[in-house]
Amino acid sequence: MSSDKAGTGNGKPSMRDALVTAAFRLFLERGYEQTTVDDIVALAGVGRRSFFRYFPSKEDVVFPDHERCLADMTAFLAAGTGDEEPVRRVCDAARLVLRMYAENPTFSVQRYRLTKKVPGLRAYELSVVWRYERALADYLRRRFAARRDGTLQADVIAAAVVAAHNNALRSWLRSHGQGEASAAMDHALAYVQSAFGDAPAPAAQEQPEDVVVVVSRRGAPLWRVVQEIESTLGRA
Amino acid sequence: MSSDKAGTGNGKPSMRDALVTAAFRLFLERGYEQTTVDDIVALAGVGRRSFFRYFPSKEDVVFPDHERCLADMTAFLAAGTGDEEPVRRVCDAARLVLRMYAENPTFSVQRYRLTKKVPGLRAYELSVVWRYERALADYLRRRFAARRDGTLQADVIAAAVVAAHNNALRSWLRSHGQGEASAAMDHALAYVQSAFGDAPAPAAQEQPEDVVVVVSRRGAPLWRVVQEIESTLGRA
DNA sequence: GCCCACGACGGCACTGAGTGCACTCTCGGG
DNA sequence: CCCGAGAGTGCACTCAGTGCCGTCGTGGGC
Repeated sequence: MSSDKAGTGNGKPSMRDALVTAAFRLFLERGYEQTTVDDIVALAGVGRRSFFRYFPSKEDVVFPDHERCLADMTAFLAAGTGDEEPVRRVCDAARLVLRMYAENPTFSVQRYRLTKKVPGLRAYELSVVWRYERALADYLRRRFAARRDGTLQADVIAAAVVAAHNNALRSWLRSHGQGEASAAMDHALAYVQSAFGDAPAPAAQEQPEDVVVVVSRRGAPLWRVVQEIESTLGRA
Repeated sequence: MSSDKAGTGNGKPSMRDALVTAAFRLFLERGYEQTTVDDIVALAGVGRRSFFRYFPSKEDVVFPDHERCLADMTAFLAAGTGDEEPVRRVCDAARLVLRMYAENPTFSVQRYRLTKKVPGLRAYELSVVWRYERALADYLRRRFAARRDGTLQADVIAAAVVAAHNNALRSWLRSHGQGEASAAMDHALAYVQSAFGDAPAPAAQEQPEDVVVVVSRRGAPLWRVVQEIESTLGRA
């Protein structure tokens, strides 16, 4: 437990963290809905009004660092030079979220159990995830401005990236945060990249002869091809 | 205005519809957050307690028919014989939602304006849409049970279908519900079908020989392989 | 050293959503 | 004529969230 993250970047022990700690202790031992804001502030030893100074709602205390993570993501997307491969870029942006979860595995797992059980928290998490998806989609819309169905492709790809990310993240959270999450994440995001295949080419200085491909029928779906490749390469 | 839909299927003038009508009149003329439940029940001429008999929350009155539509969708998905093409099936299921919106264009447009302006309603709509997405994903998970990354593919495809659907639906709603919505919907869903192309055209059960892959060097990075495949297939 | 402004914190009272309970009214059946 | 059930209502209560104001500590200007 304990988020060890200074709320605004300075080095205060910060009452904000005390509220998060108190809240999670109560949420875990008696449930989210059975815990009132008065209980939290009583345990933290602060005034009730101060709670709402730091968290606009009771739900927000469950996601204390998503606001900063969303800012990081938008900054990351805005920092690009503009000639990166767009799909790869949003996949890398999604990895930022995984990294935030991986920084505090036990905290992330506890929160996962909470959101899984409480419908109100699930609904709130959706609105959080939706903002990430919008950030990705807005970036792709800018990059795809010249394409024919640019906004459609942007929305669909952003949704696919988020879904793949969530799939890998949840399976990692279900396994109590054990093991390396990034491997499954790479696998999941590779599926999306292959489906919407914007040539995943970075700064490549490898010779083209290292790969020889023969495809017998051009009508085959791309995911089938990738599946075949992966089994040929001996991957899971 | 007026939802003309009998709440439970029988022919009552039903107090439920009166509440929806009264609520939307007030929402449109003075805003959602400026309207209290007491205002609604006063206009409808019923007791306050009766409102919560029909709608578990104030937000629910904005989406009076989604519960039934979700039931229709799950029934549609369960009604299949099991040999339909899965991606096409979920696309058809998504079209059911569009049909519900198209049945009451003016009502749908009014609701769209509301949800666009009020953050609380946007968040609630997300949880509604999420349930559709889960229904589609669960169906695909069953159909993809034998595949290697079945649940991953199911989640990603479901998200992509919902995103494409929402993209087409929103552009139709933005244009005041004019024109034929199904054409844009077909176009959007065709994009998803082509990306995850489970046989876009016929009901062909693919033989494994449709893909033959030869890789000359096993150390090659996956993106190089995909790049080669794409150029071989003649894609962008 | 003194004072004042400012910002963080706390207390209080209020609105409004949502709930549990008990009551009435109506209707259909024995 | 009575009775039981279900729909609707009124009432009182909890709790999230807000506006307002008072308090306290701190730091800077004089």
